[in-house]
Amino acid sequence: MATTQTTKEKVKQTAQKLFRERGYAAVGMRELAKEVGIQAPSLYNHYKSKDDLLREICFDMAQYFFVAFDKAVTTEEKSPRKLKAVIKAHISVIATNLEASEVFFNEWMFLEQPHLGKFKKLRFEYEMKFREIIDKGIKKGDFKKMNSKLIAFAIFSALNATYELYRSNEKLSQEEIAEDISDLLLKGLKS
Amino acid sequence: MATTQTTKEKVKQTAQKLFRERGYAAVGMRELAKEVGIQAPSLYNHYKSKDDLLREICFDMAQYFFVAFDKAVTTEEKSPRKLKAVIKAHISVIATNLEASEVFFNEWMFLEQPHLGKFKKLRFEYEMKFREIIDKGIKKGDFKKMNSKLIAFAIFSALNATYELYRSNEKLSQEEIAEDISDLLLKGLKS
DNA sequence: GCCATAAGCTAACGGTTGTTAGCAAAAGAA
DNA sequence: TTCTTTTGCTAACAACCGTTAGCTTATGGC
Repeated sequence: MATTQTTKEKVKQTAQKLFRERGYAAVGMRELAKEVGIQAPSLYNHYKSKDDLLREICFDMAQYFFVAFDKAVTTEEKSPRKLKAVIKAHISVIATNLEASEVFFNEWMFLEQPHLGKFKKLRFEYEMKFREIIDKGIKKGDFKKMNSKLIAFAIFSALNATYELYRSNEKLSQEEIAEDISDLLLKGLKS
Repeated sequence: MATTQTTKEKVKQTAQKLFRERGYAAVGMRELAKEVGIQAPSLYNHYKSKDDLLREICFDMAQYFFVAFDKAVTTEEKSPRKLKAVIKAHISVIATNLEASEVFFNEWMFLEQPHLGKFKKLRFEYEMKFREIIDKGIKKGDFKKMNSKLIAFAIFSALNATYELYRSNEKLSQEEIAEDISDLLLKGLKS
């Protein structure tokens, strides 16, 4: 990076890395501090608490997802293309925030109240935005008549695990992943 | 339950419940013991360590998946039906071991060596069994020519998240879930 | 130069962690 | 019965937890 990094940024980035690698509960403040290159109490000059750190990571990610979705949803009209657009947007957010994404997906449960409740609400709203596209597509006849909750859920599962793909040996481009997964979901595996 | 439960069984079951609810690292031995109704040191009459408990939960589940797969894979011949059969088997294992499944999927990373390595190897082997069915299906022309690694991965993601469905409000039967998900994956969403 | 703020440090707090030692009671086998 | 094994208990250890207090040093604005 050409841009120099503030200590606060370094703390956040290091926390993302460690929380992802070993889980929020298993990472201590002293360990985090050591990785950053400062002493543990100095962390509190930048974040109020360990939970505060997790909160920032998770809610920043939530915002990225919402912004990307809203931007994508307006670009297309027909249901299949619209769905493909938001799938691409979703995958793109994951790809550009790989470590934070994993924290977002796997460690949010360690958020304390009231942030935990707020987070769940946001997540539900986001899922409903996806589901709405599917429901409208079914109503318009663009999609088969299926249990939309179940389908939306399956799509989500596939998308939210894409971060694992980026970590695998084979180098797959973001385009390739988005293209193949939306193809699979729209047209199916059968020839 | 009509069958009386040994203390060891109760420890395991309670551990599954707590590990799932709050994560392996966040659950203490004293808390686990309290839930079981004994003192913390008494746990060590049944399990050598906290890791030992996690190990048993994870490796038992691994075995269930392997057994169910091998049983299912022989029942069908044609690729799409074979894939559907193993999908059903996989979902069935999850459905009958709901809490242990979540621990299996989300907490395995806390296994210590050498069990962690062994676990990863088992998981990879299992994924390859799935992928093999897909590859053969592609070769025989039953499936579209697609990036099989990516596809196998997407299928897995959808399957492995089904435990969330059972926890949702709407009551969905195992049959319904297996049927709809394999339909989606085989035929796609598009009408 | 002066002052305020930011950002680091050491020492230490009360509490919790997984685990062991050592002992007692219960259960089962002979 | 007597012996062994199992299963429980209390007490405790060393290590670690997130966090605070209080102090020093560097930084940036005026």
